[in-house]
This record gives sequence, structure tokens and C-alpha cells, in this order.
Amino acid sequence: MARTLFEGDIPEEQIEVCPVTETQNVIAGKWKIIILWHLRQTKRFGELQRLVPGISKGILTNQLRELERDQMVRRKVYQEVPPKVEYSLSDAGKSFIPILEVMGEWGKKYAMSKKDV
Amino acid sequence: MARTLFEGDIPEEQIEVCPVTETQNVIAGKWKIIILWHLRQTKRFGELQRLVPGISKGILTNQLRELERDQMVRRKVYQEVPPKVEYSLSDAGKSFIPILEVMGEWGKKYAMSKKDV
DNA sequence: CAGCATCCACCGAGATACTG
DNA sequence: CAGTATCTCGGTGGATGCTG
Repeated sequence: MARTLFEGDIPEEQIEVCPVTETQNVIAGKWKIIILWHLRQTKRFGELQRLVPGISKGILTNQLRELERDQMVRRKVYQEVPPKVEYSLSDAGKSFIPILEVMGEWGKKYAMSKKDV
Repeated sequence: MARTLFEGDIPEEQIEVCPVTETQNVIAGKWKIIILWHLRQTKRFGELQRLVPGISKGILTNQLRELERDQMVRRKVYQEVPPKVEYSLSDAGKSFIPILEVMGEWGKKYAMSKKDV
């Protein structure tokens, strides 16, 4: 695949994925956005599962692992019994919050405009 | 800033989807973002297929239909032989461009920051 | 409590062939 | 030229059961 670029405005060398597409990829999972949103404040695994309605442990783990792999989320394990794990946003994750907000704003207007059509 | 849902403060009634998630849904298809990007200027079907490398006619049609259904894209058919169809952004589609740009900016920084890890 | 392993179901991308 | 109609295939999400 390659050449997922656009116009002529990107240096030949690093043609891999367009930055916009890459951004999209990072948040592409079904639950990632809502997870990131909740993680504006640090949360434990169980808290997250309660906050995200309808998600199973397996999937939550999965999505968190992917976010972790993409360095959006930090995972902190406390060596205790019973186990305790805290999730929080990394710097990259924090820097993404404004985008969530912009998307939210747009989504509201979008929903409104669709009503009166 | 406007509290985009979640927390516990959502009026029971209108619990549907968080606006951010809805935004995500609109652009969730594999090719939608790059298509929207190209449609900043009106394009014909064939042009789009050439601009988006590796997409098949069927998928392109599919993605365009979904964008059309979501009122992001307008489709204009010229009754001619041979057929001619033009695609362009709707108002909602145009209003989305800034988000693409923000996502692009973030994506660039993100890609950079991942390099030196 | 916070996972992991496994298996299943589904949807959407991809390919191909045909058409107005 | 710009589609439509099918079919296949793979990746994700989802449910369940076991574990340190």
C-alpha cells in the first residue's frame, strides 16, 4: 500500500501514511475515544469498565493495550494484593484532548443540522 | 468548555451517542478521510479513483454512498452520455475540513514524537 | 481485582463480473 | 464512464471460563 498521501505537499522520502489517516488509525477502535475521554482523569481498570457501559473485560483490555502500544495511555501497576492497575493519559494522549473537544463541538452541530433536514 | 457527555450528568432521556463518538462514526470508513480531503475541490468519480491509490470502484462507491447518506458529500449527476457524476463537499463536509487539519497537525507531531522513543 | 486464552460471529474491505 | 451485484476473506468485537 504506501502512497496514502495527498496533494504534492509532502516530502517524497517519508511517504507512508498521511498524518490525518494516522491520527484516525490511533483512535479507530470502537471504544477508544470514550476511553480516552474518561482517562482525562486517572482511572483504575474496574472503574473504566463501569464507566464504559457494555464493554467486556476482554475488549477493554484489548483497547487499552492498543492505546498503550500507540503511546496514548500509560499503565501503572501496583504490586499489591489484590491487584491494582491505574491508567492515565500519556503526554501524547493529553495533547489529543483538544481534538476530542473539537470533534465533540462539531458532532453537536452536526447532530443539530441533521435534525431539521 | 462544553462537557461532551459521559460523566454521570447525562439526562436519561437523550442518552444516545456522545457527539465525539458520532463524529468518529461519520469518518470511520477506511477511505473516508482521504476522500473528504480530496473533495475539498469537486471531483468526478474517475478522478477520485485515480487520486485514491488502490481503491476499487466498488469500495469507492460504497464509501461515497455512506458519506452521502451522512450528508457530508453531495452528488451531482449530469444526464449525458457518457455518464458524468461530480462529487463535492456539502456544508457539513466543508465544516469538517478544519478538523481534518487539526488531526493532520496532531498526526505530524505524533509521528515525530514516536520516532525518538 | 485485573487480567489472559479461546472460540465464535459479524461486518466491512477487496475482487470480479456484468450493465445502462 | 460510472456504476451494481455477489462472493470471499480477514480483522475486530464479543462472550465465556480460567488464573495469579
